[in-house]
Amino acid sequence: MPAHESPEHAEARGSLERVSLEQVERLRGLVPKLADTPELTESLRERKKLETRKNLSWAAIGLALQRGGLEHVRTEEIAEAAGVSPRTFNNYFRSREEAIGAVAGDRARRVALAFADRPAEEPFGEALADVVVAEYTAGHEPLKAAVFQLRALMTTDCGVRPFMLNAMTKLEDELAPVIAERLGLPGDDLFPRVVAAAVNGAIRVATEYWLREDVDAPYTALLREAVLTAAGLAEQPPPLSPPGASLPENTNL
Amino acid sequence: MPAHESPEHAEARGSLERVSLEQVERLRGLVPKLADTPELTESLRERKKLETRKNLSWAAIGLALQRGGLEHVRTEEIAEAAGVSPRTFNNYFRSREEAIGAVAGDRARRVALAFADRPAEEPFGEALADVVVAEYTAGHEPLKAAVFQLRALMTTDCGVRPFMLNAMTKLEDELAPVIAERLGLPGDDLFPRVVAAAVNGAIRVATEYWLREDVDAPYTALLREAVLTAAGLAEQPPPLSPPGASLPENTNL
DNA sequence: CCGCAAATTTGCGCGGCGCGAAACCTTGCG
DNA sequence: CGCAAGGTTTCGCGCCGCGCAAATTTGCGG
Repeated sequence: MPAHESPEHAEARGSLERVSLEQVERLRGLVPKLADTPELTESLRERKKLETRKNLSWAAIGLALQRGGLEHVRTEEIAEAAGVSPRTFNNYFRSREEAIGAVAGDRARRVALAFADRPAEEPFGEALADVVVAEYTAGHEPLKAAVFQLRALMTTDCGVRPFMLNAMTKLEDELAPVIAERLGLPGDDLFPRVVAAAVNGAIRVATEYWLREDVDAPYTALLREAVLTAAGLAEQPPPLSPPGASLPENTNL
Repeated sequence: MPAHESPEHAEARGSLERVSLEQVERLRGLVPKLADTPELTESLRERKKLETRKNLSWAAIGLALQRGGLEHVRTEEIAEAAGVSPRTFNNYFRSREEAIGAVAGDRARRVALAFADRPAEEPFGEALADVVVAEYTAGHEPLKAAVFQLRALMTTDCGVRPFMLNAMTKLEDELAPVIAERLGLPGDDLFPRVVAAAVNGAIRVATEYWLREDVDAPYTALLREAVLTAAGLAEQPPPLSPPGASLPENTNL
């Protein structure tokens, strides 16, 4: 037996139950159509690009769930399932794992947009928790098993997890400015980013908690509680403001 | 032609400034010797394994900093620099990126241990901030440039970042139980994990903020402020206890 | 001090991935 | 209609991740 990794990594490969393709299709159907995000639906070109991008991501997800692990899926198969050439896959993503992470990034962005639309009078935590719960538990009842497997794939599979975490930080980039405005702070302040990061972490931790074998609490309740807690940060004022400077808005990663 | 020349090609990608090998060595010298963590120093075998593991990690870091990016380093070179065969590298790590992430995981663990040693009378946030600042800014003054480049490599490089984020979550696994005990909560509660995740995010966000071109605030101050803010969560009690309360003593992840 | 069993390293080889380069096709616009 | 810009595909190469089995090192009695 080779030296290999720490104790938990060996276990972390908790094999996924298989999920039918039809369930995956229905899951995918829950994500809002591109028409719902009108901003970048300009040219036909852009739309087709987003379309194949999403096709690739969901092809990867579907195959991974079917076969009980992304490591049993080759990029060639993902490309074929998405109806493009193998080379094209790598025009969009550097790896299979990144392709799966991308859908998490999209979800994060929707959360930020939805939160921005909430009326300012609403309590901060309540509004945020509502938005998060709505996004993360969409179609939860009819497809609970599939949602469970999908979350497990994204946050437990030790190959996917790093890219999942990476994609999730997009939530912070999107959410921090919204929080800053809502709190009347400068957009480049550190404080809103700390709050956004806490919320991001809360979502993840609640999900990991839900996935544990020895716990059975409803996902909705866990998410709500965790997000409410993290959002509590926004109530207390920042300890001090750092000497910051002008902000030329963010670069992507 | 195996041409891996391109000196300014790396620069064009917004990559890292070069750092001398000697600086890397001094940086490495700052991490506590394994004797300081007496728990797993049992057999000679274990010690040698940890030794080569660290050798591999730091070889990867050194080469990446020298060449302005991990993408210009081959695994074979890392192995050679660490004095093992190429095959052995993959006995320890699945990828170069994971090798670099490992040192962050170790650091996270040291933080949790140090925090556990703080007297319970100390204010929660102060104690935690002290520990974090001490760990993350060790040798900061004489080696500021090198520390900066190292942090940039780990949190900005889009190849390394996912694995960095993944390794950093180890802080939560280690810190959550300590927090739980300090707050007198059950070890498997969700609340301490939310707090730990917030702290983890705070450290990361402060570091990213420090790395920005348009900001110059001292790293120490940014870290302290962010951690203090996140630690504020521990002051307010959890909104409610999750319904899935009764749990067997489970461990990590 | 020795030898044996277990643990670790190493050499070898294979399948697949990531990506550069250039040709090919499609879209947008005058 | 035609051309420029941009996306897709084909091809090919270098390297990576890892299974396997032989070689080597370590730990432990005898």
